[in-house]
Amino acid sequence: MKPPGVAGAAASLDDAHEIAGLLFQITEQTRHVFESAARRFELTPPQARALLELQQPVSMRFVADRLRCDASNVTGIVDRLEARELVTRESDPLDRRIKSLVLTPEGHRARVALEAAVRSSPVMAGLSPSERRALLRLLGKIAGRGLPFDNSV
Amino acid sequence: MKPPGVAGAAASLDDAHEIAGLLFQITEQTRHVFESAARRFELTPPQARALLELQQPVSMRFVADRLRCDASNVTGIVDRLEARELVTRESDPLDRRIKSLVLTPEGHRARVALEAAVRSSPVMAGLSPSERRALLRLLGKIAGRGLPFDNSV
DNA sequence: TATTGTTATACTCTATAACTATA
DNA sequence: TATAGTTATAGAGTATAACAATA
Repeated sequence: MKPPGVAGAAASLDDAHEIAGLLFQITEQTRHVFESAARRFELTPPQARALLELQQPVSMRFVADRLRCDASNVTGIVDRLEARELVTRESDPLDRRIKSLVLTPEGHRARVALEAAVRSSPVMAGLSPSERRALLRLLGKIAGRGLPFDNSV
Repeated sequence: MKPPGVAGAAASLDDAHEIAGLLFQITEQTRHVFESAARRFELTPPQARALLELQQPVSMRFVADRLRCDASNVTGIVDRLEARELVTRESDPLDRRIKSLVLTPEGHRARVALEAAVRSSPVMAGLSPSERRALLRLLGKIAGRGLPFDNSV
């Protein structure tokens, strides 16, 4: 009933595969950290992700794109954030189809605290300063560019 | 928890902050890759995560612990995997409370293919071989140890 | 008494389709 | 016609509580 070593059989894989496995593992850790942080603010993960997008006022459509979900889902998610008075819907005077999502003062405080909690994940504790700089440089090379993937479907 | 050196402490903390942000960003990418891979096998993410745990026969309880969810949820998730004939529930002769989850031949094929798809994430394309080895070493240091977090609640 | 797994319940997330009001 | 947002619907994930069978 006990699983084998995590990285035990990885020696036969090439570096790219092994890195992918480690990233997946770290992703699981980070996901758990995020869910825990959201729960401390009594938010579900999608609600927390939406809140983090509201540094400036944005449209429902924008949030749906960022959360990679159908626009109809955002209606319910924002309904709940609005019921908790973290967010308000305001009409856009330039295009009356658009509803601009604006943080309340309480929503702003929650967003800042949530972001701090997410970013303070201690996943990289145990690295020396020079190792951190090296990691920073390497992560910077693989982050921030669009996924070379078919995102349709 | 306190960083050792005094001189480079501030820069090191900034690095930690920035690394946390990059890891979060890469996590989003990896999560999307995983969801896409699961969808290609017509699995939901929890179903795919459960399937990946079944390299050897394990109990419902084990899967619940790995998925970090209540045991009652696993009933439904395994119900659907069983309905698709990817998994069977078998009684454990040593402890008749336990149901051992065993992959069918089709389930085994799906698990292997899913794992290959997950591990072939091209997130690290663009790194040189020496950069990959460096990244591999650094990720290895931060992965694979339990989270220094309070997982309760 | 404690543990394994199930059922019942309620809430949330998700996609699809159909709808409105704007553009 | 196309876009922003909503509603209705259905399937799936999730936690809690209560329960039966077993240890």
